[in-house]
Amino acid sequence: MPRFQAPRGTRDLLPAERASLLHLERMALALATRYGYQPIETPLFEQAEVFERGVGQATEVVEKELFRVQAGRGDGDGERWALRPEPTAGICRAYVQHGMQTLPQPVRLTLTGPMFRYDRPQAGRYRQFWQFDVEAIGDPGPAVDAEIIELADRFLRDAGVGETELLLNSIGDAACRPDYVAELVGHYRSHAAELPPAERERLERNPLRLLDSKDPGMAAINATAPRSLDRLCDACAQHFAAVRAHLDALGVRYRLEHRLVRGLDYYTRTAFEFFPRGAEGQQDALGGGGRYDGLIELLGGRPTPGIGFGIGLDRVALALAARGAGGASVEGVPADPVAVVVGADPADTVTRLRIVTELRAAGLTARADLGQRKLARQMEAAARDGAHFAVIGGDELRSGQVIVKDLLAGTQRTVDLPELAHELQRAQAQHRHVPASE
RNA sequence: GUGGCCUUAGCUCAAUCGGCAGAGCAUCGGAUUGUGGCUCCGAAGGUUACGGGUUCAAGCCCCGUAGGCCACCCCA
Repeated sequence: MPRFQAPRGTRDLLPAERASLLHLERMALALATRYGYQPIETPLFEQAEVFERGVGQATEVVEKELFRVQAGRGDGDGERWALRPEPTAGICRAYVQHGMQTLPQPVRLTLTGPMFRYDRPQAGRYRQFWQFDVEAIGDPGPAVDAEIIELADRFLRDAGVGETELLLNSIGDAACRPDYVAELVGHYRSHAAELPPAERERLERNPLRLLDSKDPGMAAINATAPRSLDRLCDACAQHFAAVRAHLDALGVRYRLEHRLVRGLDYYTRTAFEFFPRGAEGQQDALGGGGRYDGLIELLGGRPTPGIGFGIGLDRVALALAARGAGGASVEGVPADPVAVVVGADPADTVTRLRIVTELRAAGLTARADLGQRKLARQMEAAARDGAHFAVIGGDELRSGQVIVKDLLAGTQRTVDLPELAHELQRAQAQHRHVPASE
C-alpha cells in the first residue's frame, strides 16, 4: 500500500470515470440552460455560519457532517470556515450579497460541482461528492415548483438511470407547521413508553424524523400518527393541490409520501426525492429538493421564496454502471486519437512532433509516438490506443511524403505532407458514412 | 457517531496443518534492423495495508491503527 493515499471518503476519478462525470455535468448544464437557468459558481467554502444558519444548527449535516476548515492562523471569528455540504445556502448568500432581488424574478440559477460532508464513507456516499443543483429564487410557486421537479425528472431520464420513483410531500409552512409538529410530539409522547430509546431521544430534537424511522417497533405508532398533509393550512393546502395539478398536466408521475421529511431545516411546503425504482434506502437517493421560503431572510435578505433541487451525480453514475450503461466516449472528449504519428527512425522525434503539431493546428485529434521504440512497437501501441490511422514517417520524407495506414481497414497509401491533414479528414469523414461493423 | 465483514504485484485472484510468496491480465524487452491487435520467449513488478505480540518459524494466530465495504444514523 502506498504511503500516500487519497483522503478517506475521497477518490481519484481516473479518465474513464472522469469522462462519465464530465458527460453528466455537460448534460446537466445544457439541460438547465435550455430551461432558462443560468450557471453560477460559488466558493467551495463559506463562513461556517452561512451553513449553520442556512441549513440549520440542529441538522445532522451541520451538527455532525460539516467539514470545518482550519484557516490560516485560525485566530479570528471571521475565520471559521466550512466546506460547502450543499449548494443552496451559498447560492442564497450570493443572491443576497449581490442584490439579485433587483433582477427580474425569479432568478433561475444552476451549479454543478463538488460538495463535502464529513460522514462515514460507504458505496455511493463520499466525503467529496458531485451534485447538479438548480434553484429558482423569488417565485412563490406553485407552477415553478412543477417546472423544477419536471426538470429534475427530465435530467434523470436523459441520463438513462432507468425507472425512477418520485416521492412528493408538503411539510407546511411557518403558519401551520408549528401546530402540526406540536400535535405530532403529543402523539409520540402518548406512546412514550413504547418508543425505542434512540427514538425517544430524537423526539426532543427532531420530531419529524420519527416519521421515517425504520425501527420495526415504530410501525404501529407511526400508523396512527397525524400526517402533515392532513394538517396543512388553507394556503399550503391550496399550494400543494396546485403543484400536483401542474405535475399532472405535465405528465410527471409521483407518489405521495407523507413520511418524507427533508433533513435540512430550510425546507417549507413542497418536498420531493427521487429513487431508483425498487430501491428506497436513503443511500440510494438520486436526488431531492424542495421549497425554502424562509431561507433568504435567514441569510439577511428580504423575505423571498425559493425552490430547488440537488441530484447526486456520483449516484447517477453508479446507477448507470449498475445497468451496464455509461462509460461511453464523451462528446468533445474522444477516447481514441484519430491519428498517431510514428517514425521508422526512432531517434527522429523532431519530425514526428512537427507533423503532429500541424495536424492539431488543422483541428485533428492526434498524438505522436515520442518514444525511442522501433516502428513495430509504435504501431502496436497506436492500434491498441484505438487510433484510426497511423502516419508513418520513413524514407519517403526525403521526397516530402508519408505513409498513411488505415488501422481499421488495413489499407495504406502514400501522401504528400501538405495534403496530410486534408487526406485524414477526408478519410475519416468517409469512414463515418460507412456503416460501422464494430 | 454505533455494530459487523474485509485488505496478498498496477488489476483479478492463488498459496494444504503455521513451513522457500505464485498465476493470469496489464507494463517493458526480444523473436521481427520499414508496418499493428494473434502467437512464442523473457524481464521487471512485494516491507503480504501499517505497527506491535505469540512462535524455532506468521500472508495465515492475537492486539492496535489505517483504508474499503455492509447494516444503522442520515443525506447526494
